[in-house]
Amino acid sequence: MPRSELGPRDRAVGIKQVAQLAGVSPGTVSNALNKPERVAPDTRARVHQAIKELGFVRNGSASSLRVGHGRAIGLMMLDLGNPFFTEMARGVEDVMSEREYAVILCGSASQEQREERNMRMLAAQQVRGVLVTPVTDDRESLALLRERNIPTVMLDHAATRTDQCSVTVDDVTGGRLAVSHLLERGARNIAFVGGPLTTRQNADRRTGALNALQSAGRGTLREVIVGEMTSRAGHKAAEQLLAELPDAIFCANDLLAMGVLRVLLQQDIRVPDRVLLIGYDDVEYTLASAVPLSSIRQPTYQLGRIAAELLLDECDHPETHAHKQIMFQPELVIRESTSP
Amino acid sequence: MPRSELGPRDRAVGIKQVAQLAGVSPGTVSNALNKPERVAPDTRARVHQAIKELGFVRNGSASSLRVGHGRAIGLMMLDLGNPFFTEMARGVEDVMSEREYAVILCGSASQEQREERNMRMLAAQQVRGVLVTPVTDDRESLALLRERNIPTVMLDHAATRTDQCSVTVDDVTGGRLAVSHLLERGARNIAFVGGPLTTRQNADRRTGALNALQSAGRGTLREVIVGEMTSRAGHKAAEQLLAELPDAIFCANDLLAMGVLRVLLQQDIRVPDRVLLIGYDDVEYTLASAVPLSSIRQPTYQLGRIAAELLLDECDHPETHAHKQIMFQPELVIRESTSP
DNA sequence: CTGTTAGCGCTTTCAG
DNA sequence: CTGAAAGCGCTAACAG
Repeated sequence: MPRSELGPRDRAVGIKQVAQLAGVSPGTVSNALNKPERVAPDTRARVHQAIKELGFVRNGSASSLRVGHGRAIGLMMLDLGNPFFTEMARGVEDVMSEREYAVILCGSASQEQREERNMRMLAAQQVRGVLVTPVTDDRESLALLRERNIPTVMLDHAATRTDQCSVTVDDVTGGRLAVSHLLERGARNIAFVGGPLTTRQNADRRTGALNALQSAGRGTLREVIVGEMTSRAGHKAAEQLLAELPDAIFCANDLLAMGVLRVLLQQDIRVPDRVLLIGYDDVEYTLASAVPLSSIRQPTYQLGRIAAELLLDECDHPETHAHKQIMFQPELVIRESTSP
Repeated sequence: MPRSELGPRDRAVGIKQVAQLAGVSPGTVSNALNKPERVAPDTRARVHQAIKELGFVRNGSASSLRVGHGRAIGLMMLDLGNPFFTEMARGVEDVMSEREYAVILCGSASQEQREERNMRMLAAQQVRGVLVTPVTDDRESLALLRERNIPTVMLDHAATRTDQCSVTVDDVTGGRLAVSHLLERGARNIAFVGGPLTTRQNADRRTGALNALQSAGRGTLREVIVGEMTSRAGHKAAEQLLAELPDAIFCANDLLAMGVLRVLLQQDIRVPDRVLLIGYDDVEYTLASAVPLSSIRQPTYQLGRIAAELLLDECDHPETHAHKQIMFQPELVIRESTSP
């Protein structure tokens, strides 16, 4: 039996069946598909007619086996539950879908182990390239891809090497913008609530915060580091802050800030009157929050789109492709939570 | 040249190289990988040693070509920007990642055309199975998969056929719960704000709303149908409602509700004093909204997990697998937006 | 328990 | 511009 328990259709339709119906050879069908310009217009038409008639869909595995890679790219992100990342994913999916590429979604949950396992899986899938927000800096898991000549572009992370593309946002500046703003509004005892500093985003935003204090020559930073960047973690962080309330709180993302805000309001601590609060990412859902949240805005969707385009450029034009390290500047968005 | 511009490693490492190093035949390596019980423990150990030493990663395309399908599943959702769907996606990804399956992410943006294009793409990728929230009812695009014997489970959609699994939540009941609650709170002129009724979720929630009115024997439903289920669309809908304000507004999801809430507050229309407001999905981010939102809760993450498990069961045990149509019951969550 | 071997469907020279 | 044929790396029969 060719395949176990196949349905009515006894032989799957392949390029061969198409060729037969169109009265050409299999090679010509392949050419009509992949290099249409090398096939006479009327032959091409006959082929496409046959394809439609038979409902032929190309077997990607066979193609991939032959050419060494398939029409799929990997997208590895830190946290699938975070709207920042899912918004980036939307950007990626939109351009990949236009170009008929499949997107293989992977979440590392910020664990190097999961990241590496996923990378191995992507390699096994013969992906054409990978978009990755790495858990830590240039890791072994990236070497795995490099060895196999799989193009990689960093997403929301600046490449330390010049042999690859990256698209990111200046988080140090973002942190500085946030804390400078708090200082201008008169805050002195400032708290920083963030995730693990091993994650570049957190580390940079904190650095920016410290820079702001230093150049202002005043203010102190109390740090509360939590395990995740969720509103639940924001809750916990806020509870720690209640004992000795700061003037202002800078959260490394909006989810944390929303968790913090909730606790403050429950405790009848007025924002911004008693405490200033600012988040990061400017995700859409915070617009209707109890106190509209000041935040640091990033071109999130665009990040995904541009990274995807860079990757495809590298794949399609390996010769002419020039690696780019793109860094966007973030933007301060002032709302009620810091406007006394 | 075997591959264009390959790096230092001249020949990629395949099962053959592993076999040579381990001193066994390629077939044995394959068995050690796929049917470990049929290989003597010490041989298996030698094979794994060789695999590690060479950094071998199986070529999934070759495997897929041989067996007829690869280790990937397709996940097709209506809207990648909606936290409800991304939360489901998290559930799916978590179980697939455990089982070493790749997840190919597709967004149909509620367009049948995109859905069909993506289905063709998934078929070309030789996916093992597909999880899909269909745009409309049993569509041609699903036939495409059935013809090819690709197992499919419906996500957030009840299967109309008994030859497939589905995991969904009773949206009619959800709609009824919401509107019954509004009626109990004294509302009579109720507005329904929802997306296109061609989408089952919207249609069902509306039906539930009408049911509630009917069985209560009082109240009227004004309908505002918008194109998308985003907070932006909620804005627009609210503006339409301002002319003649209802007692209560039932939104077909929380994003819409947040958009509506924003407009109401800007207009100094008190919620819940002047207007009651209830959403749907109970997404996490609404917790810190200006007025905490009553909503209809669904086991979103679990939906994804369970659907994924059903699909894998069907793939791994086609003989013993029994198709299940699972329907969860939603739950009313009362918060401030409906608690005068 | 292990080795041998045919071939999955496609792309790509190379001839014509 | 089109046809013929080799072979990508792996798995599954089958033989030993």
